[in-house]
Amino acid sequence: MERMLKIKVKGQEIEVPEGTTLKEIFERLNIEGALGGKIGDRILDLQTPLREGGEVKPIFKEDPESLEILRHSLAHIMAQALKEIYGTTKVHLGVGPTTEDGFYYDVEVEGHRITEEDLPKIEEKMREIIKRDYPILRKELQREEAIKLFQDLKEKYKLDIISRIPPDEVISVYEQGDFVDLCKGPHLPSTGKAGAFKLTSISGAYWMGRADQPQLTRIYGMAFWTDKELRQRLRFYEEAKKRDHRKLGRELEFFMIDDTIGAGLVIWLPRGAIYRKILEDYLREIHLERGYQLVYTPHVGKSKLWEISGHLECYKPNMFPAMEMEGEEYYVKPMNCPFHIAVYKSKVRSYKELPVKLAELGTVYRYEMSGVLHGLMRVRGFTQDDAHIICTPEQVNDVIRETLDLALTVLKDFGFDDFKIYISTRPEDAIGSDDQWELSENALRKAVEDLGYSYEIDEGGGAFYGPKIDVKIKDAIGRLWQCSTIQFDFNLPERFDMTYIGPDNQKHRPYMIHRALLGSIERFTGVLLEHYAGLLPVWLSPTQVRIIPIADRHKDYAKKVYEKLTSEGFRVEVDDRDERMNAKIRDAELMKIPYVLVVGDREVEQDTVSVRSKREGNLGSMSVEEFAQMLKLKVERKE
RNA sequence: GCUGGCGUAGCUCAGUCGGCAGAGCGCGGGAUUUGUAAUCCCGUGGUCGCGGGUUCAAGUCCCGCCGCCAGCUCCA
Repeated sequence: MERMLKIKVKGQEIEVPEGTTLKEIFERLNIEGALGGKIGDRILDLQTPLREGGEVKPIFKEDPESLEILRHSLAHIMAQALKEIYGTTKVHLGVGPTTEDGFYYDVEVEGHRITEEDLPKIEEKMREIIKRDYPILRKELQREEAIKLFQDLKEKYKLDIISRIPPDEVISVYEQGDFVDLCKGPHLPSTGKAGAFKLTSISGAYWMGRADQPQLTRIYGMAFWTDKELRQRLRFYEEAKKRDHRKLGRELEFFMIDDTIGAGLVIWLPRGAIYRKILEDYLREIHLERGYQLVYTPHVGKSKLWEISGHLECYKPNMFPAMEMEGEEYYVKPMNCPFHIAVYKSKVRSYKELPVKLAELGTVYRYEMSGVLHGLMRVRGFTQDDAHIICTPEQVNDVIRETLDLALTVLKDFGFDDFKIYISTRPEDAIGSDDQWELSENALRKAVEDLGYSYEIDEGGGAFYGPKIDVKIKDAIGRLWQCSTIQFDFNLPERFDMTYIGPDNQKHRPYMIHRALLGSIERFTGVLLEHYAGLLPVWLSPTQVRIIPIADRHKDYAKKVYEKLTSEGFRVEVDDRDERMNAKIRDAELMKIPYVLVVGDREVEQDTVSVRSKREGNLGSMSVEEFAQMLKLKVERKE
């Protein structure tokens, strides 16, 4: 007897035999224009036979999920185009999934190296295939049939995939014209339904993402339903390019990276250094306010230290190699923890002084493969706003809440208020007791809930030594950046035999929490520059005010204004070059200086300044006092 | 590290078929004294990433290396 499935669509409930497709169901219910449907979190196209019942949400073009279907099909259309151009059995297909704004396909083309120059040709062929409007047909095959089919097509990678498909799972292929591909779907009903696309780039990608496997050519495409959306996305990339912190960093004279000094090693130029000083002063201040103690620790430590900490066992590939001196090996620190632990252990600790919160802007060095280095975002030497909190089990809840609160406060002060919070829980091969994990994971959850934020759980995504919270911030153009991390560590307190004396006069093992708020100062600076497109809030600007005397005779007055503002603690410059006012204004604009004060005959006579704001344009004349007052307010409010 | 692309003045870039290395900005000097995004003139600036090869002749063609960029992998 046929099994019946209960299906619920838009409030209507019907029963259909197993194997019915969404196409049949939508027809029966008079739902028109749907491209597929969502059951649970699976997106199905119209022709996939249903195996399970449940609530079906029809997917129309307007739904974001429909792009998934479009992009899948475009990946196939690209694969077909490649086969038509280079020969059916010469092109070996890898995987062709969808991405955030399009799709890619990993391919190997025998006897031809695909370059960017081939892309227009491939695009053209794709348009042709779309025009031919082939129906896209789903077929389910027996394993043997499938193997035979892909053997004939010389699809070695597809055969590899088939060998990984569990025996009880259906093997499906999609056909369009004479092209056939192993695929779960979902797909459009026909190639003619495809929308706007553009092939964007090529890169290498290992089969199965493993370096010991052959490397295929990955061809990226971007795809949307309409040209307008596609163009919008392309504009987004242009915008991102304009905001590139490497470009801004050079233009604004913030930093440089020099071959002769070393890849991934950042030189902070004077303008960047003054910004960094402001940022560091702010960080130290807020840490002191929140009960942290500041420490300074060395940049290197003997190998014994890293043996105890376990870094030489687990982290060595990421460490700079050892230096030898007086028969001892030293390592440059990749992390600050062992040093902070030494501070903790410098005296016997009573429960009465916990939690101990040790903070340091600690500069660490990590070996990163040359290919991953990227401006300030990914470097080999960087400074963390690092701290370690050592507390009793009873204090864990409060400590986590206050730490998360501090993290979010700091991020908000820099102008970020859109967060995504992730909690990572116990993985398979974890150390520590069930009690420890439970207490800690609950504390993390509770802290986020108490502060009124939502979060996602990365089940099993924690480190072996403890669960963690990660905070990602959303920047001005919607990109997410990981910054804060709050991480339990059940490992190091054991390894270093950290203790405190409890009320029972016995030694107890404390909880230890690593945390960084901005993460790395270098990386955060990169994010900040891109977020603000170089125009930092006034409190962080290297130069807050530039005074422009119109002619030589106004220089003395400019100097007077300069001294007045400087004495009030502002960062001011006078542009006394022998240049025209317009040129000076232009240069100030290009350096993204927030306030320009023009002084000429009128200002000298009336004892005023003419204020031009980078953000708001010409604000007209006001007295120096008025201007200073306004500026002071902006700095205080961190605008 | 791997795949692909790219390396020409401090910066942005042009350089044809192998035939005398260029422009703008910057920098130096001079003139100009200016009202909200580029004043004019003169000058300066190069081991064409590095090393080999082919050639009468290489920025240009070939090989190796280095660096950068986009990805893969990894991550703050």
